[in-house]
Amino acid sequence: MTLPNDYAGQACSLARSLEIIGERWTLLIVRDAFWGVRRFADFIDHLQMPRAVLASRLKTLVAAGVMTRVAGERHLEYELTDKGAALWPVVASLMSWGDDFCALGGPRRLFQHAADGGQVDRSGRCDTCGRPVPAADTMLVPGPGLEPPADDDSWVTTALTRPHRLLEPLRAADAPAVS
Amino acid sequence: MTLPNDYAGQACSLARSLEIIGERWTLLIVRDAFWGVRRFADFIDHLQMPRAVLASRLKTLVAAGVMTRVAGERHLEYELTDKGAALWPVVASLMSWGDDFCALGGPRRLFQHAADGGQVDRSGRCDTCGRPVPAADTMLVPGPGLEPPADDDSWVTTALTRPHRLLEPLRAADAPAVS
DNA sequence: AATGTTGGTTCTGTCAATGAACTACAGTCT
DNA sequence: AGACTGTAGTTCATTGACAGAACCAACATT
Repeated sequence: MTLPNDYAGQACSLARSLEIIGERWTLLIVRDAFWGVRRFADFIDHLQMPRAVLASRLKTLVAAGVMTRVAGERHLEYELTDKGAALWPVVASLMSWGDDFCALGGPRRLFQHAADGGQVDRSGRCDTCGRPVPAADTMLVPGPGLEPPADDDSWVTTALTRPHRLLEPLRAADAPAVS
Repeated sequence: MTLPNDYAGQACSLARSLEIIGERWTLLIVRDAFWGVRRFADFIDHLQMPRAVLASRLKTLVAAGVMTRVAGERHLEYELTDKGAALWPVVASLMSWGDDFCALGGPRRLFQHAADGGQVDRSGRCDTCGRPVPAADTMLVPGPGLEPPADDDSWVTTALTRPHRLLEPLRAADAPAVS
């Protein structure tokens, strides 16, 4: 969304949710945060969005309690709060819809239950143990539609061609060496 | 979202989904369509959005195959396609998040499984029969947070204070008479 | 013929997004 | 000390979407 990011007169929970995460770029930032991206510069590298907009969106997300700004060892980090992590079903259902109706080569990402390796189905449950799988117990693994990384991809893109646990910080060392 | 409604360079299914339904107002239009709103004028009445924007969004949604434009008896109707109805988990999970983190008086809407009257839980399953409940089998019922209709509410708002099956056309006759 | 309903389009002012350039500050190298 | 690099932004001009009101065309009713 854009411009006035409020929906005056809409008392619906959906409208209130959209006032927080409905602006352009916001949900992609949240997705990247699930993927393990935490630093300002890495969001910029991976999303290729204007820096001013990222700064503005991070402020909004922090003010809304979706993310927090924490000092890392040698740099700033943004991470999801519990409120932010609770957005996982939203992100997952949107990706699932996109996979079902907009993907050409099959899903680019698949989700597995870290505990038993079962596939996470459309409703967020593990097909092995049958239980709902929270984001923190989910492994992100490459799917059939994921193209191999190109030379000009960011290190984040490259690192994400390997299995990775959601919400765990991604590190540059996770990226396979360029051959 | 806004401005360029594409996310160049983002191949992710989430980004492609957002290119279709991520623009401002779009998801509220889709929500209203689940509620049973079908006519141009009724979307305007209920959403209080600019007519030009509604016209533009409906065009985008029809072009994307999310809604179709059909001739009703004496007027045009817009209704969700199967692709559009598949967005139900997205709408439901966003409302659920809003209810959990942004609602003050509890949820304004609750969902029941039409077949057995069971409550639909956070992951979209009926707590009585345990099965996932598609939108078409869902009854929308007023929740504790729903305020009584005011005199200046649209008839749609008033009609939605009564239980209603999702995707079924709302009719003006569904609105309780003003006392 | 005049009026109302439906489903839009057109117009103008405002304000957000884009993309490039610039800044502030810390730490490191020479 | 001074130069260089990395990090996390801010500032600025341009572009273009949104808001809100007015206008319009087709059709039905009075």
